[in-house]
Amino acid sequence: MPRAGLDAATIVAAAAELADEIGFSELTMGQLAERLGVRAPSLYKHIANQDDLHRRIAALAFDEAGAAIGTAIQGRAGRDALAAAAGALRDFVLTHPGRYAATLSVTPTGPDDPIMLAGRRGIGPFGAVLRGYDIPPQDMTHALRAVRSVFHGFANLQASGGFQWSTDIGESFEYLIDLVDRGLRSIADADSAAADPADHHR
Amino acid sequence: MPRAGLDAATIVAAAAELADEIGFSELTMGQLAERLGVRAPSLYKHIANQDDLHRRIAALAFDEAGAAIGTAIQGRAGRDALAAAAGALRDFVLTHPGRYAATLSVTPTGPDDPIMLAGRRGIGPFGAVLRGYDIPPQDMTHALRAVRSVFHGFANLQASGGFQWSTDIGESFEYLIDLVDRGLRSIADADSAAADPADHHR
DNA sequence: CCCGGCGGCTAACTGCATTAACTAAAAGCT
DNA sequence: AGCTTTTAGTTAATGCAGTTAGCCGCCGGG
Repeated sequence: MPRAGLDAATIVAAAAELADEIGFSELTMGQLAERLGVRAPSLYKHIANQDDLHRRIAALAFDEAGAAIGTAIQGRAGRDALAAAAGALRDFVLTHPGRYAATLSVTPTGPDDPIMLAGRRGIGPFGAVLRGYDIPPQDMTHALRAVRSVFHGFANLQASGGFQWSTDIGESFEYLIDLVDRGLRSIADADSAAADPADHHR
Repeated sequence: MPRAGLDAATIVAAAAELADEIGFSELTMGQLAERLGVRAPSLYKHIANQDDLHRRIAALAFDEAGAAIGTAIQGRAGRDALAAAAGALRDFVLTHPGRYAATLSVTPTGPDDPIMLAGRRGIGPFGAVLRGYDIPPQDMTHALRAVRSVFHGFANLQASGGFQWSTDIGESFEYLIDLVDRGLRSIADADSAAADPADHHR
């Protein structure tokens, strides 16, 4: 029996690829082993169990998505950056549905869960995007959560085939970006309008 | 063996309840049967298989969520209606996590899938909310998709424990509503500003 | 050259969905 | 009422997926 030279990273990579092809929920230890030219029990020498595998796929997906978004917003700001980030996330979800599904399936066990850290890295770029808007520091968390919700929701619905009518999805995406961009600007304007008059009273 | 008087509707109701308690992914035919005081194979006299069960739970959830949102927006309009609808959805997700997860798990088979119809009924109320904003008809679909994405995303992230920092989630929710409200108004304003001057040229 | 550990294997167990074949309660017909 | 037909439930059995246990050969270090 020739050594297969396996290793946790290669297993996770193969699993992610397979999940993208056949769907995350159809991902089975047997199929994964087969693809790696090995028997199923051998996988347990490198990963604890299926749940562990799922978590690792999710962590990988967070890192990859974060990297993709990060490069997409290079040299952009404001609405441009927002559109680029959202587009990158959308592309990621469309080209890697299995990995994306993995990120949805995991429930972090605690605040120091590696998944959490990877997730945080994944969202980092969105924080950079928001820095291009005039957002008061105390609202930053809310804004970040909002942006995250928005694109997460869109990607999610699209990935799960939730859009039924034939109206162009790309147009809807542009509309959504416009909505968020305008919303962020409007809030920023309202805040500065509320702050400026107070200055005049000094 | 006394007849248990089962029936698809009671089975689905019990399954939804059980899913809310133990989690959708932990829902098993055996446990469901046990709760109903019956053996597992008996369930197959009323439902085709587990996938069928999942779809029915999802359909039930769509209907219930739609009804809850519908009553929540009674007599409200504009930002009020938006907040009420979003709050109702959020409450539903928090009180019925199992049912909500069911809606995420199903992939509609076609445009005439009963799931699709239930889903359409479920989002109906959001259409009513949008009617309170000045949205040009050709943008209605986009706006509906956007609103759906936004609150779907927020509910989803909250349900899966995606929010890590301790900043108040209710506040983030208010912020999100504000963002969407302002975004919708801003787009409507821009559209009427673009349309009105054209009128003056007549 | 030997040997210890590591990585992979086979065999076996478990839990779950599902099917087949059977039985008895209910509902209808005469 | 008695007979029949349907049907909701039963037990038994199948198959598959995840996982564990225990074996054994390959490889690197003394």
